[in-house]
Amino acid sequence: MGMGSLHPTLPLLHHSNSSYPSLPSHSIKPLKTKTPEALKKPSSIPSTELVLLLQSCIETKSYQQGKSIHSQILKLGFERNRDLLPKLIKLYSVCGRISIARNLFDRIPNRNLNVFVWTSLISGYIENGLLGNVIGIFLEMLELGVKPDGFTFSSLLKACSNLGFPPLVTQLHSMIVKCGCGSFLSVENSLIHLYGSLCVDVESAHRVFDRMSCRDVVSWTSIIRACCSLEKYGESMELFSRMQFDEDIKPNELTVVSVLPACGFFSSLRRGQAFHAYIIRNGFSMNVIVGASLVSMYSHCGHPDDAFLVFDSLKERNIVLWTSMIEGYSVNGRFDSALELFHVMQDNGIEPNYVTLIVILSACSHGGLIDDGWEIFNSLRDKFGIEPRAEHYACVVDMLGRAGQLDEAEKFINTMSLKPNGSIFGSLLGACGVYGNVDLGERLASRLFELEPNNAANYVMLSNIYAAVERWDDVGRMRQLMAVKGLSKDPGCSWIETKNKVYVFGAHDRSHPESDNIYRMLEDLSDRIIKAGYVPSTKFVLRDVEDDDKKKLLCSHSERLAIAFGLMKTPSGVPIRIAKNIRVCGDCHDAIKLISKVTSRELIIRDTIRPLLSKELSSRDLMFEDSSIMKSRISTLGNIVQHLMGGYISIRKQHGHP
DNA sequence: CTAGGGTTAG
Repeated sequence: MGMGSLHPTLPLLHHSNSSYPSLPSHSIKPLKTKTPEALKKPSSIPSTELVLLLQSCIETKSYQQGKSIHSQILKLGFERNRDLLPKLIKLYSVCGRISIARNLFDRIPNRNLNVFVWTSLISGYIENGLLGNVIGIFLEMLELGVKPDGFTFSSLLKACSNLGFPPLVTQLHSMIVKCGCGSFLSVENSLIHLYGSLCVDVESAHRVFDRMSCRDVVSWTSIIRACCSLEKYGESMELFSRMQFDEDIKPNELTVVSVLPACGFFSSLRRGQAFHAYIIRNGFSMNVIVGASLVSMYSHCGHPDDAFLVFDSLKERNIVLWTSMIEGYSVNGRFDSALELFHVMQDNGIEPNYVTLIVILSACSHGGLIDDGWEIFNSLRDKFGIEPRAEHYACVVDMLGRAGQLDEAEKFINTMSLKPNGSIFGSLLGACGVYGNVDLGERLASRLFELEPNNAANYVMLSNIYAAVERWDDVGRMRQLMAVKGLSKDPGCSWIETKNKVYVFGAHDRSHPESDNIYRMLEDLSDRIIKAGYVPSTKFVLRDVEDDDKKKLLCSHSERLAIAFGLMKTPSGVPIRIAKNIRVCGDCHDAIKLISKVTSRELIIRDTIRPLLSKELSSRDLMFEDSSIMKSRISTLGNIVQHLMGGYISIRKQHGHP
């Protein structure tokens, strides 16, 4: 009974000579892999080493070696062995020979008794990208009365994420519960992941997470990711610390990558740097994935040069990394650098993907590089082989809108080959506000109200257009319409990070203990910028109040409170960095430029349209397990005057120096 | 036989 015919490069067998299934266990030489279960089932013991051999073939995807082991198995008469069969199925699957795997499976007698082989087959089909067969096999299995176990559901859920069909997740979930597999760790982890990423349903993800009796680092990473992808950044920060304080689980590389977008969103350089340090201290590999998330974090914190240092230090650069860096330049107002890098990337033999093209078109749009934008858009198909998507069209519409070419933009929408979606109309509606085009605005809005009847932003934008031309009756009508529909817009707020704390201000916020000083500072600034030529542009007030009151309202937009606070709390010469959840209004834009001038301070305002919910801004201390780096706190959001729509006017997105 | 990763217009 030799193993001589096996491939010579295979590890030498720790060979048990007792290949007779019926031999009593005491006559069998001890095996490294022996377990109490194995002793109870003597018939499985001689095959144990074959299982190990097969496993090594599976790991190295060695088809020829695997095949010779298979023939040994046949010679030894083990072809019905319950441990070997699934491994053989797996072997042929990973080697891309799914039909052999299927054949093997079909010849299994009584396969309805063995859920293991069914799961192997299912994961084999998934491995080979044959997702269409998976559900069919699963149904066949159920019909035969085979009861799926946790492993089966793990595999099926993996297929879900590739199939991209959200209802399947809910259906499987109920079946999982019925089958009693609801407490299987990898099933729960998959459900969190799928509810978060595929179903965009953070509540369901949380429900699964909260009910778990035992969570591991994957569970925490999954829920942190779910929160980030659904823009609940404050929550993901909080979860990150809870993971360590409540359950003493150490974050790994993927956990850190998952929480970095939150640092970027809060524009919290300190946190981002702390995570960067954590990555280095723990010796996590600096690969393209970690690199791209760091590049993105530094860029969103307003530090494109640090982003470039990370980018530059990486030897391997894939399309995502290049795209992150291009976007990094773009959001920081370095449009020429973005365009340059876009070309350098291609010179390096990397072809842009559709995301890269969204990013570069957006750069052209924000940078007013209309000729470049058109050139790129017109060569999407021929030069880059990219079928234009709605996002690409939206960038062009945005580009024309920002440049004031509203009629061209409308013409473009009417002639595009894709059915325009809400964001395409929405982008142009914003531009109508900037350029005071009520007619086009109304036309676009009416189509938008049909498409997205519950999107508050659309009502707000139309209302802003009316306000800009002082049609207060219409403004009131819009507000009423929103009230009837029960819609409200997220309140605007700005925040500044100093001395390890994040201070958040709402518009006209007086909740800060030093509020009086802040408002005194604002008055002083007002006087100084008026002397420097500032004329308040009251059309951004968007409410029908007396002119004097309008000026006051403008002065206390949240970003100005944050700037005043920053001027009070930081030494002169230190740049002040503010982030805002919604866009900076045109008047504040003018004022901020002058504040920068009269105070000789560099002011860096990062605005965004991403929504930020006020309740997210309460977070406990964020500390690392060695707690050497930081103790920071996000303070709670102060009172916000909800009905003021300050800051929702669409202006050119300002990054970098205002 | 099992789970989690980076870039995305308004």
